[in-house]
Order: sequence, then C-alpha cells, then structure tokens
Amino acid sequence: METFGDSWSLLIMRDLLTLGKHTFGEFLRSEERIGPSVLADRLARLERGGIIVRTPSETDARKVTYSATERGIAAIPLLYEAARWGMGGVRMDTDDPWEAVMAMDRDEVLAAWHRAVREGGSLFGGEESAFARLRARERVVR
Amino acid sequence: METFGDSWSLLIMRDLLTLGKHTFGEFLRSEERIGPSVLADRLARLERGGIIVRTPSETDARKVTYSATERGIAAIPLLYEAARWGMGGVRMDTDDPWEAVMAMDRDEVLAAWHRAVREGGSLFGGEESAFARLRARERVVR
DNA sequence: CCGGATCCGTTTCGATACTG
DNA sequence: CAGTATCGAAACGGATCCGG
Repeated sequence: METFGDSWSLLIMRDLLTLGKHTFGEFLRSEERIGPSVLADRLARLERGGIIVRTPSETDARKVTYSATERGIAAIPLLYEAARWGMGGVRMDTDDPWEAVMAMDRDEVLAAWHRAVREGGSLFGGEESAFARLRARERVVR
Repeated sequence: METFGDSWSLLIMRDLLTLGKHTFGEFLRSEERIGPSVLADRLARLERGGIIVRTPSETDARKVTYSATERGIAAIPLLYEAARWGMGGVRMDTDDPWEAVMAMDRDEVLAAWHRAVREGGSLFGGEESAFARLRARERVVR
C-alpha cells in the first residue's frame, strides 16, 4: 500500500502494465514528465519492493529493461479499478480504448491482461496486446 | 487518479470508508500520524474534488463531520483491490478482519460495503457495519 | 475543548546539466 | 541511452497558537 500511495510509482506501473514500456527512456518520456533522478529513485524502490525486476542486457550494457514480477502483475486489478474510478462512469471519448475496455466483461479483461503481461506484453502496447486479442475475440463472438 | 496518487488522501478515504471516521480529530489520531496542516489541506482538496462533503453542525460550530459523496463511495472497489494487493495473498493474522473479508464473495462484500456507507456506516466501523452484517449472514447460510 | 491556521526546520521535487 | 549531480522551489510534518 506504501508503493501505491506514491503517484510516480503508480504512473510507472501504469506505463509498464498498460502501455508496455520497459526502458528508462520510455518512462522518462511519459506524459507526466517525471525527472530522471526521481525516476531512478522510484525504479530502485519498486525493485527493492519486489514489484519489478531490472535486467541489463548482456550484450549492450547501455540497454536495461524493466518488467513486472508476479507481485507487480498482481496489481493489475488495482490499476483496473483506478482507471474505472478515474473515468467516473462518464462517456466522453468514444475512441478512448479505456472506454472500450470498461464495456467488456471485467473477469475476461483481467484474465487477458494478466496473460499478456506474463508473455511480455501489456494491455494496450504492442501487437499482441491484451486489448487487440479481446477485440478480435469480441468480433468472433458476435 | 490524481487524488489516489497522494498517500494521505488515500489514508483519509480508507479511514472514512473502512473505519467510519468522520471528524478532524479522528483522522488526526490515525495510525499514520498525519499533521493538522496537511490534514486540513487534504480534506479541502478532497472536498474541492467532490469526493467528500464537509458539514458543520448547526447547533455546535465546533462539530464538523466529513462524509463520502457518491463519487467517493465509488472508490470502494479501488480500496478493496488495494487492500487485497497489500495483503499479497499472505495469510498471516487469522484475527485480521481483512482476512475474513477477502475470504468472502467479492460482489457481496462490495454491495454490503456500498450500502453501509450510504447509510452512514462503513466496512468495519460501528455496530451496523457491513462486516458485522456479512458475518451474521454467513452464519445463517451455513 | 475542537477544528484549523501559522510558523519553521527538514525533506523532497523537478528541471537542467553532466557523465560513462 | 541509463543514470548522477546540483540547486532553487515547493511540500512536508511537528509544535504551537488561535477562535468559536
């Protein structure tokens, strides 16, 4: 609960789990403009907390990727509810992917999201995103 | 999402919705020792955000109570998931009421919790707490 | 008394510059 | 590109004071 009381940690987890960001630079270029020193601090904290893992590339020392541990993945329902609460039930932007997600079955969304992250993906990011798969499946069901 | 990135606001909402605290003094005497200036600031912010309402007593100006708006009540699922994540699936204290809650059906807990708060109660606080009712019902079902 | 404002030393932030 | 160094500005939080 300590970690999610900090807004930057929350944002990092959001970028990691919903947008599929993995590198220092990607987090740095987030919408909210986090400073590099603060980012480094929060990444270290999250790592110490067992929520993310830092894995430097063996070939190129400059390349470091961050990914969620099982404990980090377990925070997905929390992010889901945070997003739902943040939207406030208001239907403003029909092109917003979050809108589409919230219209789907909660359990199915969470299951697909979990699976995607475990396979190195995320909710929205990448070609094999949970969102893309859910949409494809939705089309089949109809 | 802004409001729940702040740990004090989060704690205030927790005290309000799970422990049934309603007054400045009660929040002040919370486990985490929030300072009066910060508390006043956060209460004002939450009020401006339409998440809580401040209602001074008409008879006694010293008595002021804070309660959750519909928007604040809508944050209950978020608190539920935060609590669940915070426990980390670990079974440490069998007397912990949160443990008992997590063993119950999610939908039923959320429904009872919502109802209790709307009636001026909370999850754990007070005689007519959602928890007390859920336990009573559980005993009947068996 | 109780809700809150004021004051003040300390911590944290965030932005830019810099290093390997 | 990943991360440090630095520094002024802001926020914190703890103690104390004030008004109804």
